[in-house]
Amino acid sequence: MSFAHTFKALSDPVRREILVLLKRGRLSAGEIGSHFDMTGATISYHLNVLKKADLVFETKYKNYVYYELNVSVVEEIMMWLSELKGGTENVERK
Amino acid sequence: MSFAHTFKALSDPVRREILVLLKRGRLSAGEIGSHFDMTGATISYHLNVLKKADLVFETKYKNYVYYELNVSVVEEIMMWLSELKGGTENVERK
DNA sequence: TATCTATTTAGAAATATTTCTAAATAACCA
DNA sequence: TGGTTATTTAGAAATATTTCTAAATAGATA
Repeated sequence: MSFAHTFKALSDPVRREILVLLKRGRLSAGEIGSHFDMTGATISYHLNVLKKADLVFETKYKNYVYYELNVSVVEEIMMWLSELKGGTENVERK
Repeated sequence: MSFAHTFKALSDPVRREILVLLKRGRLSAGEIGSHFDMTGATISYHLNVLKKADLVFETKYKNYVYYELNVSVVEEIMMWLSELKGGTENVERK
């Protein structure tokens, strides 16, 4: 979506932990929820924030909704941070 | 300080723009403020959030306070994101 | 079809964030 | 010293975020 949304999404510890869980592969909303001491509704809210930020995408199978990490947006933020660190003109060349 | 504070600090567009300004070198609080249509008090608040997140540090000279980007914390977040992307076990080796 | 399971939506309460104005500090200079 | 400039602090108002409970939806199965 936008850097604003992406960084906002990353700014919450629950959402960062969800992303770490998804690092190992896709999980259903319920599986994600079982890692937290929170209602399914709250997890659903956080998943929606991550989805709007394009940090995860969902696929539906039977009556489950599976969430998966979207690596490409993580790469985009890394690019932004890399620019901040030094800009292209400072890339080290040997 | 912590990832929580760092990402929270990065989640605001004004603060991200301040960081981009500081990319070119240190600036006083007033110089930073002149780039925005906001009161000095508001800029001071944002600088304080960035400072608490260790994204900037300040040095005082005369009656000015200069702010400078702290690259090392930017690098730490990039490390976290890099882990998220694939973890050490996935680093490409040729 | 009826009902059970998984998940989301709606709405409300508590808390946090962002911004302002006005006042306080702190250091400079005439 | 007294006044000017740069910046921060305090406190308040507006808005946004996070969480819950209860209800709604959607699909699966008996």
